[in-house]
Amino acid sequence: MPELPDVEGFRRVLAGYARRRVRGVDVLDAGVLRGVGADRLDREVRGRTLGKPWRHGKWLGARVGGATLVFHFGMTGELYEADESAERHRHDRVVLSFAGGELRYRDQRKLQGLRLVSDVDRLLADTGPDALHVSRAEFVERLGGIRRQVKPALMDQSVLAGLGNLLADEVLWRARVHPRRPCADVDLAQLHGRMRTTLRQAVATGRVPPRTSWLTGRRDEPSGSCPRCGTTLSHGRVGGRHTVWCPRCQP
DNA sequence: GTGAATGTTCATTC
DNA sequence: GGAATGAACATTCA
Repeated sequence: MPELPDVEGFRRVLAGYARRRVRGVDVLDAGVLRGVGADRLDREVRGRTLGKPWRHGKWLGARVGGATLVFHFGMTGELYEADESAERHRHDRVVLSFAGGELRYRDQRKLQGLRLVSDVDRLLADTGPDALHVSRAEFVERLGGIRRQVKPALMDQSVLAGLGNLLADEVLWRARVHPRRPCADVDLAQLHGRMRTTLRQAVATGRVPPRTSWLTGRRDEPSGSCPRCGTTLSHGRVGGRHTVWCPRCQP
């Protein structure tokens, strides 16, 4: 699930708890903790107030005391709000409780997890600009300078932070660009515009809408058709990832 | 049993 | 050094 729009949705959930005191830290599965143990996490977070959360690409963080609590959601993570009386889910891994509610970090596959870092800049040192906020000029400069296929470049978090597999396909479909085309052969200014539009719409929904007017809504159909021209969509592997495109719209 | 899955990182090879 | 590929991580599902 989590790409930039999803994480933006999680940021809003977390923002609902900004400036509130963490009453308890419940680590149900320490397997999601990165670089911090359950004991230190509890010691440094419990009793402290959560700062205003920020999002950069697929990273989400909030200041707690002298450190920053950082979430990454991998392929299956989510952050949701629940009443403490509501039954916990099998994949809830860490729970932060507050007066009158709790935040649950749920993640089936545990590919990523929670960190408590003192230096956010160091954590994000190799991460590119956020895809939602990057200027056209910087976008063109960063992608124009590499000799790669456009889809893997868009998904490379050190080039641009926030796009995942589904969004990359969606953006390229809207821009009518074949995912294997080299960056050098792409109208990057136009691609930037399509990316912005796609992201703004998805962020407004809190995720990529599974509507059939989006490529994303058709990608799982065995022989889905292009929402624009009706041509049967092509499936293949680009940059090691399952990729869907319209052979007619995206030459 | 097998393969693949919305992500990241590391190793390997060209 | 850049770029592409494959494996690994852990778990579930078709």
